[in-house]
Amino acid sequence: MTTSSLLSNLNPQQREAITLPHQSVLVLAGAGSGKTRVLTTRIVYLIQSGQVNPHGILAVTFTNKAAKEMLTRITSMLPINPRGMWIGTFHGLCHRMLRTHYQDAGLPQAFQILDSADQLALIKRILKDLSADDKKFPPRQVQWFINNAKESGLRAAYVTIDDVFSRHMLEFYQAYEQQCHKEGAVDFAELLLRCYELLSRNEILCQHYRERFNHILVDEFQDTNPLQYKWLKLLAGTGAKNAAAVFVVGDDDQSIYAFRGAYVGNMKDFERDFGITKIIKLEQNYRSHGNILDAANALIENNSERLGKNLWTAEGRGEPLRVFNASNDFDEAAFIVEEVKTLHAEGIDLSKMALLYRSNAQSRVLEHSLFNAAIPYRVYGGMRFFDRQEIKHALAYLRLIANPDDDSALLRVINFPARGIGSRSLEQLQNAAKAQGSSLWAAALQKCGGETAMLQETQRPLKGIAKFVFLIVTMRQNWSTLPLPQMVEYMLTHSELLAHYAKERESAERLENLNELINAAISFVHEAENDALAEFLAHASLEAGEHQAGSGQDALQLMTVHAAKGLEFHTVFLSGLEEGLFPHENSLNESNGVAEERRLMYVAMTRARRRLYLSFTQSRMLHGQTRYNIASRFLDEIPQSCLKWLQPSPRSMSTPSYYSNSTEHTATKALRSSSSISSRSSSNGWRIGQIVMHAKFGSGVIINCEGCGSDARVQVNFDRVGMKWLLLEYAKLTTV
DNA sequence: TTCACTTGGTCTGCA
DNA sequence: ACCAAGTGAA
Repeated sequence: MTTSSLLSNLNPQQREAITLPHQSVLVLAGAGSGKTRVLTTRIVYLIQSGQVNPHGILAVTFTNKAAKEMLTRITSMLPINPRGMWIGTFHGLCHRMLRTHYQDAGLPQAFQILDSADQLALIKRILKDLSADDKKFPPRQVQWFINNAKESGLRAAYVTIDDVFSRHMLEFYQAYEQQCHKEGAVDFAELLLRCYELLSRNEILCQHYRERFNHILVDEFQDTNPLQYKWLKLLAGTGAKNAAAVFVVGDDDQSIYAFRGAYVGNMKDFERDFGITKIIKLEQNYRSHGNILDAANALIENNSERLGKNLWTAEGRGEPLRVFNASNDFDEAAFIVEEVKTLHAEGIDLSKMALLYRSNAQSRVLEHSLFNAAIPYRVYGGMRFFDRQEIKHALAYLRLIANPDDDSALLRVINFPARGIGSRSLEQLQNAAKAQGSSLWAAALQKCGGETAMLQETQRPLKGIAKFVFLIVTMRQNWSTLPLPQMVEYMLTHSELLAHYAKERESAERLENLNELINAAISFVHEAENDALAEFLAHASLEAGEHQAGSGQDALQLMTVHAAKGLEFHTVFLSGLEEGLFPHENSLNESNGVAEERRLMYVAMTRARRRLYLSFTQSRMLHGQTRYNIASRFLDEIPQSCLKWLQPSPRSMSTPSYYSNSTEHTATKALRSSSSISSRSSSNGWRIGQIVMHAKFGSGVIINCEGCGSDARVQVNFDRVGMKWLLLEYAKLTTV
């Protein structure tokens, strides 16, 4: 590809960003402004114009999906060996450095990566060990404290204590660090912190990488945390004469990861620390039609403290956004199914349609309806392949082969499948290990008279701990001779995991998954270069998402709004637009929580190219009970002129009617006026869920609101007389 | 002492 | 619905 064809069809701002000389720059790129294209084209341009060879490129993304996408695009434009470039996630790149320099980083060669579930389990064990009250110190909160400290670059020794509570937290942090060290375990934040410390301590190593990486490119910069930023700064060598050119692309309106430590302030810091003189704004949107864009722009206007950016499109207004008020979650799903069917019949591929939701729990009902309607679909995220319990068990065995001192792995499978080791035996084992300061494995081995004795063991069948120790010892022995896939198969058979799931009812899927693990190992071996097992385990922790069957088929895309970032679809269904769900109730207590939810909503809306559906329900099963919801405040923030209300039946609340008539919804049955929208919420002072008192009927709970002005009425479930619809003008309700 | 079964509390988002 | 703790039987 020639340079001129490379740069054709670009707008002036895009071209400027791509062809910028060796200097650091901040690119403010709105949704759908061709950000990924700019990033990849810049890399190709730099290589093609001879300014850098592939070795000198370091590109950081947030998801493996994005990294893969970038790599594919680059190799399609440029016939080069992609291995030379370092393209990956922060975690992936740090992991790569740590594996290469494990000794300098003070890690054992077989160090294992803890995902957040592993981390939480370890924290629970430690809290129990310290006999901490888990009511006073919820494990989740301890986990948050530790990760937060690490993501700010703070080791336990540097954490400041200002009260009794944080002194306890610090104590847990220290115990946790110690245990991780003993087990050779590294959590996600630790990957970054370790790597940062490695580079800042080791001048020679740091210089080596600085010499090498001439150009550093960062995608989704608004979602970096303080530690990642420090890491970038260190690697780039700001101020040094061989400093790298750092090209960061970000959009403050799409910052949706504050909950895991992301700090938007990095964008301002970047301007200051890297002496940025040039900010390039990409404001032309090539993705969405006008109505979608106007709606999203109007919504995000409600946030203050924005860097400021105005997205526009050269396309026409397109269709209005379609809003649907379902009576319940089944109704909502049925509506979506009908619309998907219609659109599919009109010739739109299922894979070009996405069904988005705020939280994973919502996918269940949706999946159920799609399944019954025989619509192929694919769920991203949620319960991922490597998160499933049977896979976790299998991986724990593999981890023990790689590193028997991994107490977490040992505890997971020492009695799974059950082999007669209960809490009593375990307690003894733990005491023995504690007394000699060794790992559980060492204690177990000692109890059985050492490795050699175990191998010569002829007394069968073995029971309890001896059986377990024998199993692991033989597996470790075989590992040196068997290739990875055979080893996985051997492990699955001899651990009796397969036998266990084979005899359990309704576990056909689990067996299938275990067999799929063998396939995963087979396809992985081709990629692994040296230590296949360690790399396979790292892959399982770091790239948990991408392994799923049926990816080739044309299927409707289901995912959370978070997972949808960076993607685009012809049609987007955004479901569950209800107060408490979106914005999520937990966000209301967080500082700037609603603003982040709004950005999330903004991300969701801007995924749509042509058609966007917004749906909400009056009632929904959640946490095993029916909840009555009011429409999301975000709906009120979108101009009515962009919306078209679809309505199946005006009073579906009192007579639940499952949406089934496929002709009815395509035509607008009832166009709701803007005044009736606010009547669903609290404009007249009454809220759903509120407890009220009536002169005649006594006390009750408001479960629905409707109408406005003199028509305004509420549905109340009274303690004594049950459900009543009341006109607010006459019923003199009082608060309790 | 272990294991299978029941029960009660919990549930955002993710590399 | 899913997981941890509790309970009774072998």
